[in-house]
Amino acid sequence: MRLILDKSESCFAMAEASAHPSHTLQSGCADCAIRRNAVCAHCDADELAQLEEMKFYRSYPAGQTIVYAGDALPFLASVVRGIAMLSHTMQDGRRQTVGLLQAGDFLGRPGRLRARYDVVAASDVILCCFRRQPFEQLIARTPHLGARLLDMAMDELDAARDWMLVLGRKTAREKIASLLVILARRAGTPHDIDLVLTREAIADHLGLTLETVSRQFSALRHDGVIILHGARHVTVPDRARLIAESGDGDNA
Amino acid sequence: MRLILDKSESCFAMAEASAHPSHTLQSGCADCAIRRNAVCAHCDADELAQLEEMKFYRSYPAGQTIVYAGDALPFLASVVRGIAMLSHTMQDGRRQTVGLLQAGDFLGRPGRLRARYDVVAASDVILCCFRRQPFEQLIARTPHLGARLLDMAMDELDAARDWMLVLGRKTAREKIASLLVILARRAGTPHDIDLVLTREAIADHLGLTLETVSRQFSALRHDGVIILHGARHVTVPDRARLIAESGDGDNA
DNA sequence: CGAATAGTTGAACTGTCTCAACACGCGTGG
DNA sequence: CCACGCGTGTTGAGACAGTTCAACTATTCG
Repeated sequence: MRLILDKSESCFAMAEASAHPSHTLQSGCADCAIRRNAVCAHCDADELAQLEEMKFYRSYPAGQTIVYAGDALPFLASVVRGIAMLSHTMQDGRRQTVGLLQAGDFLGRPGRLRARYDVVAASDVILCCFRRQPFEQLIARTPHLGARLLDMAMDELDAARDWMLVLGRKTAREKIASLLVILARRAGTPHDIDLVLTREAIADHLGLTLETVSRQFSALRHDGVIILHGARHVTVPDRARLIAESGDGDNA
Repeated sequence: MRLILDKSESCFAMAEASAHPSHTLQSGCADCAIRRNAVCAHCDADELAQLEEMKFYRSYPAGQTIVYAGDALPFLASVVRGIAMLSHTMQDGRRQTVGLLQAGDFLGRPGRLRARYDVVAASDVILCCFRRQPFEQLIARTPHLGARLLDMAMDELDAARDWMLVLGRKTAREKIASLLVILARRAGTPHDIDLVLTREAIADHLGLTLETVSRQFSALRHDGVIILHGARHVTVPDRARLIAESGDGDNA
């Protein structure tokens, strides 16, 4: 099992990262960039004030494990910036990433204290964390917060089920194309994708080996479906072509 | 694409099945066998009375499609008996089953009128259906119902993510063993499994071909991990052995 | 500049798929 | 009753997508 090493500045404790709130983020919930996608999207001023009371920021450098499966996750959180990966690891080291959390996505499950999956920062990650107890109490007395969580959970469920088709039935080339389509959609930049993920992380998400991932990137580049600038920046000349390569002809 | 034929008695309309409530089920919510697992688990007598008002039963013979992806699903429902499969189908016919709904499981998403997946009755299925509008209104004014739905959705999400490991990283043999472990757990009979699913349905759920499924059943039988009585009834002499074969050493 | 991490490419190997033949169980109709 | 057809399941042989092992290149960072 590989050792995960910090690659950036100060902190190098394993699960407890630096707790200093990130510079630009001091401003508060009212003008938070991710709010429209996050749990707190529909909260009114009063509710936001309550959230301010119970929240704190944490940041994790790329590569760091935020929490290991089975360990206590002492907070619930929204991803403010970066990508966090949820993954299963089998005893023999086989690993499957089961979710990519991006800006606005919710981490943790109310009522469950321990993490069910490893959570790893794929890039530098900033979390907006809520202390468990007050947050769960707020949910209990604020029905629309529960409704928002339900909606987000069901979106995640749909995404997970869509991904099952990718894992179970698509070829390596289709898998890569599918991932690119999804990342482009989430990023909102249809023709320019900043991968962030390493070849290995992509492989773990797609149920492939990193060598196969690399070969398929080369093949897609060779066929003119994508243009690579370095290993992690992709340009998509023809979005429809990429979608066709992903196997689902109708994927707005 | 294969034609799906009714194999049982009266009804043979495609999506609109017989609407006569099933004989034994007339009795009402109070002594409903699946209630402790269903959405309505924590409802009080008054709420159950409201549910009675908006509910009706439907039954579907094995093999029948309950609703096609993209079509309107005019109700939300609990599975009362049987197994319903949620599945994706690609244009070229590749299919992936993304969920097995069993007794107590919830079908449909509040607020979404159209089915996102094909829903097919794997066995004879009985649904307890709720009319959309009144049910969604009940959720809106009954917070604990929403909480129950959230809890069920998150359980489904965990199950879907667990299944992603099966699809992405496990061998054919491990996949079969994993399915048997899960079915045994759900059925509550650790040593006796009634498969219900055909080899093809199993293949679609595991991301394999039906031939590979058949071969792996034969291999597991040959190695003494399972005993087959006919094609769809399995005896498990040693539960721990089966779990070991499934790849996850610790799977209570 | 040198070491370490990340990515690419090649060649042989292998698990699963594909195509094909055959066996079994069951209901229908001669 | 048996013959037949049909859906379902099993088994075999060859093909192939993706893995494995290995060498090499590119990039980043001290």
